[in-house]
Amino acid sequence: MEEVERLQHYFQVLSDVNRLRIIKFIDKEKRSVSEIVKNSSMSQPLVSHHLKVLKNSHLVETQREGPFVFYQLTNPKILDILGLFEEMLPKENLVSDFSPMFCCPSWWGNSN
Amino acid sequence: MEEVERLQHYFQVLSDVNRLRIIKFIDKEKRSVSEIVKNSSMSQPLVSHHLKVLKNSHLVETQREGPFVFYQLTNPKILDILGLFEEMLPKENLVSDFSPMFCCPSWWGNSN
DNA sequence: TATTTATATAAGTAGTCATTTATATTGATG
DNA sequence: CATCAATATAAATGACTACTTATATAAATA
Repeated sequence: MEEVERLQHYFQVLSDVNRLRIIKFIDKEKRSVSEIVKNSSMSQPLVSHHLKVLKNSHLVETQREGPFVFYQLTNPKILDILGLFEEMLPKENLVSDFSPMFCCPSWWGNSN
Repeated sequence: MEEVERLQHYFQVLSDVNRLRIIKFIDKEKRSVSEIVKNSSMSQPLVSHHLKVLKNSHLVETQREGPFVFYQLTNPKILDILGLFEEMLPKENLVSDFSPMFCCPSWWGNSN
């Protein structure tokens, strides 16, 4: 697998608010699935799904204790990376996602 | 817009090999669309599409010179961020994208 | 002004992924 | 062993987006 594809993969894994929230909630702790569910507005199966995605990418690891499964960050440095991103990425208003919001035709005088 | 949503947005923008390759090709230079097309295996409209996504997120900015439009990185620090990511992210084999590859049922003895 | 080159936009399509709903598995305990 | 609580999986669906093909715009030049 090419380096740029690995990058792409991880960006994709991280490009989901729910997964980001889970990562930030787990933080440096060990959190059971039910804790994560309670903390979030997601259904339990949805949380499990996202945890699986994170685990498949080795961003979290698990530890069973009786009926509970605890998740923790494989490498808490991921939190620093997120922090870096928040700092360094442009803070200008985003043109509505991928499809820009309606605007007049270009000959009206905007800069496109 | 919540901070975590901004994060998500940028991760999504970066979660595409073609866009990553464009960013890395532009590097610290000014590159015309046609240069980028030649350097890649993409069609011209596809390149334009990706450039628009990058521009909408203020990751690149443009400069017209006659018939040419030159794109450059708004902030070359993005290159450092990508470098950091490559270094810091886990290098274990990824379980095939989001859907894990076939494996035996769990009672066969694997660790799920 | 007609033509050519460089770039952007539009519409359509296929594939992917987040989410929901329903069900299965696993471990503990009565 | 039956039941309950915790978690995982499966199937179905809707939304989104990368990509293609076709066309439009914009600048330069004949």
